[in-house]
Parts: sequence; C-alpha cells; structure tokens
Amino acid sequence: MGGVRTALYNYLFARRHGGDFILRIEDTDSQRFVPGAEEYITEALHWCGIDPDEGVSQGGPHAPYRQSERREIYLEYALDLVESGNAYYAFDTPGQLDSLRAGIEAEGGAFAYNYTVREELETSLRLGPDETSRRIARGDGWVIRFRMPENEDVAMRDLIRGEVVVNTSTLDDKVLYKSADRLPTYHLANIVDDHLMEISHVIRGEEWLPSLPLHYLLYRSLGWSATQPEFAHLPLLLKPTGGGKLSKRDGDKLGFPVFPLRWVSPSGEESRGYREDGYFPEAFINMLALLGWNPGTEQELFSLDELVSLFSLDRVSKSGARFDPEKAKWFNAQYLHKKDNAELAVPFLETLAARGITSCPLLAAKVVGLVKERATFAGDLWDLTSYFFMAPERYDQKTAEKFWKGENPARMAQLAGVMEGISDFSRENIDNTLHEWITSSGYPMGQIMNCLRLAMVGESKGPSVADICEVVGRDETVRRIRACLKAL
RNA sequence: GGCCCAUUCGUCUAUCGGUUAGGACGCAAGAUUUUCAUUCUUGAAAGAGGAGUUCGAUUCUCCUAUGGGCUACCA
Repeated sequence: MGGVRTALYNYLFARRHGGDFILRIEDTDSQRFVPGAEEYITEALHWCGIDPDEGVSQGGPHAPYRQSERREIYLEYALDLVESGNAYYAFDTPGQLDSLRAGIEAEGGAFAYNYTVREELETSLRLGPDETSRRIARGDGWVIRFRMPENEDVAMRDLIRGEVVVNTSTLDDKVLYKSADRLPTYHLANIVDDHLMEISHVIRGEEWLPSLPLHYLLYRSLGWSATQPEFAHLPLLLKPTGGGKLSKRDGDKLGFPVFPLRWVSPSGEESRGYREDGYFPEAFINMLALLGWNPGTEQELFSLDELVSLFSLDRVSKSGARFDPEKAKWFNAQYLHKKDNAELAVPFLETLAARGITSCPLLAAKVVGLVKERATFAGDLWDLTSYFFMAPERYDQKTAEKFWKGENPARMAQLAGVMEGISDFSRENIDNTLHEWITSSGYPMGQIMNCLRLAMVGESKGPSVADICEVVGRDETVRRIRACLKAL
C-alpha cells in the first residue's frame, strides 16, 4: 500500500506537470532478489491504472531500467569518486566490522565508520596507493566508501518539509560499492541513474530523509549539483492500531489487505490483496490519494483525472497517516453504489453460475440495482440477493414470532389466492392490488406486509416486497406463501 | 545512545495571526423507507505541555514530552 501510494503521487505529479512517470527496478541487493516481484509490481500498477511511461515493460530512451542490467555503469563512477578524493577503498571484512562494532557497543558506545576511524582501519587512506593496489591485485575483498566531510552543514530543500540542515559529522562513510555482489548500493546507483535518466523529481518515503545529505554530497562530488533533482519525502503510512509504520505482515494480523494484489511469496506465504478482496481500483486509489494529501476542499471522491488536475506536493501533509480499514470500505461502497447495474451484473452472473443458477444479464442487472446500496463489495451481492433465486429454507424466528400469529396465517392463505388472480404481475400492479385488498379487507397493513416479506425472503430485509414478487414471478410468489404456511 | 522528521476530534484532515476551530470515516439519536439498507437531520468528540513574540496565538520561535524514521557490503 505504501509503495502504491508513493507510485500514485509520482504518477499524479508527473501527469500534472506534463512529465514522465518512470519505473526503475532497484535490484542491487542480490541477496534479497524475489522471483516474481517485478512482475507483481508491474501488474499492480496496471490494476491501479497508473502504468509507467517508461520502464522495464514499456522500454524508453533510458533503457535498461533494471539496475542489475546496468552494473557496468556504476563502477566507473565509484572509481571517479575515489580519484577525486571523495571516496576510498576499504578492506575490512564484515567479520572485522562486526567485532569492532560489538566491542564498542559493549562499552556503551556507538560505532560509526567515519572521519574518526577511517585513517586507522583497513582503508586506502591509511595504506597508501601502492599497498592498496597490491591488495586489490592480490584479490582481497574491497568496498568503496564515501569520504564524508567533517563538520560541514549541508543545507537541503524538501518540497514538503522545507529547509533541512544536517551536520556531516553526525554522518558516516557509507558503502557505495559492495564487495559481496560487485554491485553499487542504493545510494550510488540511485544518484547515478537519476542523473543519467534525467530525473527532475524524486518523490519517496520519509525513511529516505536521513540519507538525503549523502545524496546531496554525492551529486556535488560527481559535479552534478546544478542538475540534481528536487526531493519530496512523503509521510509514512502507519498501522491502524499500535505504533510503527505499516508493514507487510500487518494485514494478516489485523484483518485487512496490505498488498494491492494477492501475493504468494516463493516460500508459499500468502497475503491477501485489495483486488481479490473485492475493492475497485478507483476506490483503492481514491482512498490512498487522500491518505496524506487533500485538495483543500471538502470533496472526497475523485476520479484519477481529477486527482491529476488537483494534485500538488505542497498540500501533502507532513505527519504520518494511520490507515483506517473502515474508511477504505466506505470508499469502496461509494464506488459500488455509483457503478452501473449492467456492469456489476457481469461478475454477478459468474457468481450465480458458480452456484448453478442461470440467469439473464437483464434480470441480474435489475436485481443488482435493487440491492446494491446495501453492499460494500460486489461479493456481498449474493448474500443480499439469494432469495431472488432460491425460496427461503428457513424463517427468521424473531420475525415469525412477531408477525406470523393470530389471524395473519389465515389472511396469508387468502393472499395466496389474491396473488394468483393478478394477471399482469408487474411491480405497480402487485403493489396496487395488495394495498387495495388489505385496505378493503380492513387488515393491518404492517402485519400483512411483514408476513409477506417473511414468506418471500425468510427474514426482515431487502427491497420493496412488490419488487421481489415481480422478479420471482406469480407462481413462485404463490408457492412461497403456501410453503411458509406449511412450514409455520 | 546519536541524528532527522512530526504533533488539531478515536482515525483521515481544513485552518496559511482575529473562526461558534469546518468536513469525512466510525459511534449515538431522530426522520424517511409499513422491513433492512441507502439518504437526510442532529449529537458527542480536537489544538500535547510550558515559556516567549504579538493588541491578539491552533497558526511564528524556543524548551519539554510524545510518536515516528534512520543509524547494514538492505532498499
């Protein structure tokens, strides 16, 4: 969800300003490669209606869009950085660093790989060029680290938060190029690719804000400050209850989807998706758009086009937004109620067919129209309409006790005959005949109507009883009244 | 621990120094629907605390508190 919202804001911003929305796959962690994940992202964006203009599946002038296919690009820039003195080689093994870290933490300190230690550790800064070359030639493992300046205030601009200043002495010498898989880290790859792909705006999650100084310094060290993109860091999506940002596991625990589409991990773990749970993509998108942004008016329902024309980064809120599954449902219900009956009838007919019921599109659309305002999801439709297709199998006890008593059963027996006599079995005619008969007989209207509903539906719910009678037809109406008489 | 960001009803939010602090979800009550739902009306519900600036602070500044993020050869 968080990722989709980020993509959505990027899409809206790009569309709003006539730019391109680019999907780049940042797969520089070979350890965490997940088969199927990339296809999943593409399919999810497509379902949401926010396909990229450029990217892995549509290509574009900046291809390839998969960082794993651009690996030879990055080393060159990392070496440039070493040459210009902005980066250096480090030969420390992960094991060495772990024990160093553990030792310092045991004394209550915090280890940072920075200006205080880089001249004492296994770095090219201490070893000198000859020894460094010797070690590299020998095949020692090396990484390239950024040489973070000492005590410099970096002033940055965020389109949502304004000015942010950080002193470099609180930062560390981040690894830019990894030894393990001969790939850059996010930081280097991101800056290099954003430059090469002519990215104008980076709109990403707030968790990236702490590395913004590094990114600013990287642009400067590479000599790209003049063309560096603008940044906007989005507030995080928070769990509905408790603390922390929304994470992939929360949905299963709290009973709502966190994925746009159902996701089955390679290890077989399943996560439900908004699509499979019956959400309309328009409703999902609408809900996400308003989680952290609003147009300043009281309008809450927006089409994608409206969002495009209204969206602006300066109306994005600064604080984290707690996701409310109830409001998500409300959005879906709004879209469901607005949906065309014939359109809703298409999946509904499939539901019916799966239950062995054959119906025509016209009838299905009519039934859907009668009950859709009671539904939140298209999947609710069957529960709300089953009595149109099947006679009730049991009768709600409370309703029966309340209405099916005294002279009412005898009156219902009469009503069966009255119904049988209606030749034009239309809604209007049923309604008129019914009222006329009840009034002229001097029967209590509420009692009779509720008894009839009980016979037709089995409980106290549903649209106008005349509508129900019309749909099921005269014979079935009479049959249901007599069945109810027999059962009760 | 260090650094950074944030703080208005339970939740999402409006307010860009002067408002009876508005809307939405949810909740409650009522009306309509001779049922249920929809719809409509109404109600309960908020400026974290403390200083300062100002004629006047929810709004600007600082401090504190709280929440969150980051602190990997992950993104």
